[in-house]
Amino acid sequence: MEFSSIKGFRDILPPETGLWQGIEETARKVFSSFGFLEIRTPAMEFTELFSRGIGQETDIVSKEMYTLSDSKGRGMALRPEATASVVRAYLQNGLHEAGGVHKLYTIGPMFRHERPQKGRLRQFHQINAELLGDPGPVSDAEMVIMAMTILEAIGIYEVRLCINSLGCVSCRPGYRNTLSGYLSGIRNSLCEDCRRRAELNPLRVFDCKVESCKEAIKGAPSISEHICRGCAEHFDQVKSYLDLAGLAFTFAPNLVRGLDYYCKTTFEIQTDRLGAQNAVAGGGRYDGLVKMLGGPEMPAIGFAVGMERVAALLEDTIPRYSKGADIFVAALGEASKKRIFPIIAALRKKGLRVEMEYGEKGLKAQLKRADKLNAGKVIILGEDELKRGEAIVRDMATKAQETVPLDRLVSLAERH
RNA sequence: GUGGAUGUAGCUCAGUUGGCAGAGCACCGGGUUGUGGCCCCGGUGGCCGUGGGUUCAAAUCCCUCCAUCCACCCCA
Repeated sequence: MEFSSIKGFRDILPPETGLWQGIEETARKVFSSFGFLEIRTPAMEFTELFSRGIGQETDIVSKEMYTLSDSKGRGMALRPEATASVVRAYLQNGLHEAGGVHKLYTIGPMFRHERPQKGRLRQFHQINAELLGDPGPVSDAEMVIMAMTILEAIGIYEVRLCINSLGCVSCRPGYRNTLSGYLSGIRNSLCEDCRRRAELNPLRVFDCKVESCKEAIKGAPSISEHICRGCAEHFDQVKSYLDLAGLAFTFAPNLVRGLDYYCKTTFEIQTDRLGAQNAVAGGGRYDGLVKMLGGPEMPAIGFAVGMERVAALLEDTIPRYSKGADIFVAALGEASKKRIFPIIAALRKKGLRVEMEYGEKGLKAQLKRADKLNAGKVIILGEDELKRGEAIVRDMATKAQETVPLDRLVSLAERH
């Protein structure tokens, strides 16, 4: 084979595309019920937008972006996530000037240059929601509830909702220092990765999978005991609204998300069925981001659902057979084919799914195909029928056949 | 970037101590000259991932590269 797709980029074929259409359609309905409207932003932005928004030291920015330069030497990058783009569009189009709360969603491909594995592609797709202009905590709960509602509506139930609070600008730096101090004290019992984490983003040490590290950090100061009164109250409120919605959740003090801009509420929806990639959806509050990208002080919160991961959880629900044609046209011979061709067009105008044999095949072969296509009715037009100006209409389920004048076929046709 | 596994028909996979390339499904045709599903019979379809090496002989043994998958890292 001369050409193949790029590593980590894949084709989505029928019937899987049917599943994807269903996922998108369902998500749009849920968004609509929460009053979220769609925004579509470009797949490429100036690199600076991401490096400033997501964080220079994050893996996403430091080693996973697809970058190139334009003819003037400006760095551009395929978007590795949606939030920075949405915030940029929000500011550029003056939505913040209009005031009020903006509730936006977007669905589309993201790009990260990572080594592919189960549930992880280089081009992957996210369903993304952003709520800008409200400080919470009710909006925090709304977002979590909406994410769970989408998954449930799609048909995914075996998931775990984990939530945490990372604190805000006034309390997180203090905690970070406290934690750093603790970690340097136990540095010798930490794995190599964690020593690196201790420098870059000490909070990440909490979700290390190495047993010795888990043991070593048991005595570490916890976030929940160090967040400020405001953050603690905010978090309590979020939890109480989740309770009111009847949502079961797990408080996960180790849940530390990788993007720099998160603060206060963070959450992740996890499954055990996707190998090492257990996050189906994740998100959190990012009150500082709008300002960081040149806008006003503006609270916001968002989340993303991984479409490949959702699709993977649903792959055994992919229908094996299409819904079926309404009518299959079996015309025998060229004269019959020409006589029936305009009639086929008229039947389709009525909204019917009409299929036909393109080549020259015997009746047996054509009926076989009609069967494969799960056709409801077959219109049979042979030379004898053609001479009489009639066609045979066969009901595939009952095998009943009737003779119908050709000029009445369209008016008699109905959806089966 | 690091580690492990796997590459044979459109798909899922067999292939023995190295000895003619296989099955099931799918597709096409026949059994029925113009009537589907089930059944029966037949057929199409392969650079055995790539390039080298060993050998009388390689899908099989050795090496190279490539691809895919899984895991680490990180994330949706």
